[in-house]
Amino acid sequence: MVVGSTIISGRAHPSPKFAEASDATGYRIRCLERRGKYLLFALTNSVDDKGGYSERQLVVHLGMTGALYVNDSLPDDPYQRASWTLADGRHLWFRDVRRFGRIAVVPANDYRSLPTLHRLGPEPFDPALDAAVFHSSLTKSRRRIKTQLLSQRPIAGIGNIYADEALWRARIHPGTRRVGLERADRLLEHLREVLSESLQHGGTTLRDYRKPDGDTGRNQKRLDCYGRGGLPCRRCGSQLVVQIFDQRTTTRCVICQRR
DNA sequence: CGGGGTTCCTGGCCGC
DNA sequence: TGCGGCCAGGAACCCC
Repeated sequence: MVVGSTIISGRAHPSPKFAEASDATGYRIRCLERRGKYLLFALTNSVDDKGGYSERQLVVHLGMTGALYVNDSLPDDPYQRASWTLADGRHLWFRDVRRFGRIAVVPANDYRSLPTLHRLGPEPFDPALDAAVFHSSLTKSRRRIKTQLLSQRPIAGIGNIYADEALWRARIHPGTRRVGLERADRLLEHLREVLSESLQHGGTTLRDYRKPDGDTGRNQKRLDCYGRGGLPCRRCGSQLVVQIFDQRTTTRCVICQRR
């Protein structure tokens, strides 16, 4: 647990994706929360003796292969992209083989430098998110339904796997550009189902993802659609096809998910 | 501003 | 066995 600790120094890989990590130096970690795929460390810093202080946020996106660790001594690891030394001597560090992750230090709640976080949609289990809200959000754009899901705007946290799974369950063609209220309702329901089932099974490990205890998830064995291109649809038996939509690999059933 | 396309990065896998 | 080539994936970024 690093909440309450003060960062006394920071080092980062020179890539602009990580270089801001050292801007957290001198700040105390006040709390840690998650929004969508972003980890947000609230930071405070006493700047004068009259009680003045400044607030920032350390934002970490793990990307595909990223992970955070806390250790008593800093390991020598070629994939270490950033590290922060804490006042109690421990080290928080970020390992990311493929460098798809991202680190930013921003003024508190000012996400203008991170457009996706800036315009991030509601959390999937937010009770205020109902079919009407979801539908009206989807209606604001004419992009393909799958592209909209991946944009993080209608709902926070949906990636390629869960988008394919939920669209398959809801029997919606990923290239659909307009959905009615009824289909939006169905999609929302299936998105929530797909996410909660995956969480129940420890998440989806394709290659790198690990739970905090180091174990892999088990949800990858339960996928119905993603990664099953060429195999028979579990519902109707016809072949699942792989197609690229907006540069993203997409698997769908030709029969169940017609336009 | 919205939408579409490009780019980053590297281990693993495929085929020769 | 070795090696070149290709692929995957999230979001910033660039351009119209």
